[in-house]
Amino acid sequence: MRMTVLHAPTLRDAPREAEVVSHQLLVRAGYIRQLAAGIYNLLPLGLRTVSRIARIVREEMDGAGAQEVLMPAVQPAELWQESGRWQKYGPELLRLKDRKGNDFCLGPTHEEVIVDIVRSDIRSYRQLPVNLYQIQAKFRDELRPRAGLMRGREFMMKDAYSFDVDEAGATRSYEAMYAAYERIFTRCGLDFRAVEADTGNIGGSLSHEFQVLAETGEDAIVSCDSCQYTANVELAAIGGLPGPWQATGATPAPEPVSTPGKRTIEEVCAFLSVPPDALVKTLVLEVDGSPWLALVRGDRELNLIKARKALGATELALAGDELVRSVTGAPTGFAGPVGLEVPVLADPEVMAMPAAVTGGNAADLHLRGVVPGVHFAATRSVDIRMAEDGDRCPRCDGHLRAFRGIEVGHVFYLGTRYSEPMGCTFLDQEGKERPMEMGCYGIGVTRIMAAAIEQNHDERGIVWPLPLAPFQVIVIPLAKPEEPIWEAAESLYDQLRAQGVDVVFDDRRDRPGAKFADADLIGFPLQIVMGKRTFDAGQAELKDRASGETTLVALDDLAAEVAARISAAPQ
RNA sequence: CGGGGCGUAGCGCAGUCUGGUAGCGCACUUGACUGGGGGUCAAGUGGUCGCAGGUUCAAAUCCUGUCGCCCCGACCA
Repeated sequence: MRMTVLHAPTLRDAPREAEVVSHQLLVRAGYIRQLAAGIYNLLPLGLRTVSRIARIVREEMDGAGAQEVLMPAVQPAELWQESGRWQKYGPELLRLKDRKGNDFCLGPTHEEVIVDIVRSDIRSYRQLPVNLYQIQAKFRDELRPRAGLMRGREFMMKDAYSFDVDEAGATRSYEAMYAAYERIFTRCGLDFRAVEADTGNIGGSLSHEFQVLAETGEDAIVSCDSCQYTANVELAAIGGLPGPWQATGATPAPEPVSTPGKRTIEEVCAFLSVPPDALVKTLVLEVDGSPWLALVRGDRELNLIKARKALGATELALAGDELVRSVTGAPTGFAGPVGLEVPVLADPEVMAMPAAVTGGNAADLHLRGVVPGVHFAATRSVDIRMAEDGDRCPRCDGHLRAFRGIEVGHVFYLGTRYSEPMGCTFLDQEGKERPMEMGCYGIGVTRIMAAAIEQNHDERGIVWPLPLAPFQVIVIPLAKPEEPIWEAAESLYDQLRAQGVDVVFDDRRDRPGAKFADADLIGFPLQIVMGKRTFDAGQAELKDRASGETTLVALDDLAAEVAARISAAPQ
């Protein structure tokens, strides 16, 4: 491809709305352009990169025994009503009507459609297992799309669905996908972790997210520094939980203290000159319609997902101001567990406190010297706080380290969540009808492109892992078209193309600086510069974008050297 | 959905408070010089100032409405 032909509109300045580095660089380097909030055009460079990722995904999926299909983006409401998700999914599901007034939606995922495919034609255990996947645009009407391709509304996703006769088979399918995912992300040159994840309201027992480690990631994850335990903080358990404090001797009644207008932990701490870990944070929860108190130490954060699991609840949310007032008799900011007839869910750390400051359940009032277990009792005492850097590992004696990650893949063991209500069944060896055991496996293909940049860039631009680069090589002649240098560069370009190398020839009449700047911005992994300095000695410069190292190579050896570098890189 | 911000040339911005010829940098076009990290000089092209209504002799600027975009939070996985 000649640079004068390639539609790669580079910009010196990033548009104002681009904040995260991957978004800025993708726009500046001419890979993408925004069409609407969370909706992007992929320009030639962007599409080439996405195609590279898709190729790797296909090879590994096919290798793991999955078969590619392509399902429609527009799906009829009936299927979603069968699974119950037409009601449940909420506004993220973009619904539309056709000219006859029938309801449809733009697929945010394809469980319903795949189940329909499989139940239509698979009847016997002899036809199982089967694993079907597609690479296709998904649409989710996100409340707030953000960060360019990292959280768009329309995006490319690989989604695979496995169907097995029993749990053992489904587990094998799950493990095969897990292994394929590790190969995919490794081949993409990403630094990633597989982490234990929340299964959300999809249910099921097994779920792993594949997280690319990056400061700008949306997800917080913790990883043990001595064993393999890695989990999303949403469900990360905490080890070494303390036992309850055993009060000895007399425990005087709590002392009321006036705290006018001091609602937050910081305000109360400053006012009473006590550290945050001497406070109990009391949160009013609405749990399946009834109120609960949740207690964590003042320096900790409540984990709503852990609280929901601890109580086996379906719906659990922080109470609104009104409910807080009716439960505690005080405005928000002054809630406490003492003297209330509401069930209490307390973190073990709270019950281990010898004395604490709590809210006084009256405006401008707190209590000092509250002894957990004496002045109030816990209905349940379980780990409900958010894991933090430095916490003990739940599996060993190690400690948890905090990271941020970008979720690029997710594997779920679904069970019969969809097959059962939608009648996706087969006849087993005894002739008995049974629902299939399902798994689903997603990869954010366009998100990988963004995540790879978050992880691989410098002040000049993108530093692609070679397998993802839209082009592997750029040939930059520093000369005029009629000069011998130009001709030599052009013939090298032809030679590389003939070798099957994806190469760009920078035939623009620009100054060297502009060419170098664009080459680095776009992120060509290998850059060949042919100029007067080296040409007379029969050499050219071969620059490695990632390391910045430049080596002099004899003109005759260039094509072979490039081929060697490409085949040396992981494919 | 709550809070904040922004819509002026392809991109980045000034001008808006205090109404009076729509500007700057980059990019783009032409020419000359130049030629190893975004060059210099000269001459140019390009804008219904997001949209609609109102006030006014006069609106980018004031008023009302509306649409779009971004950020934080909540939400979602």
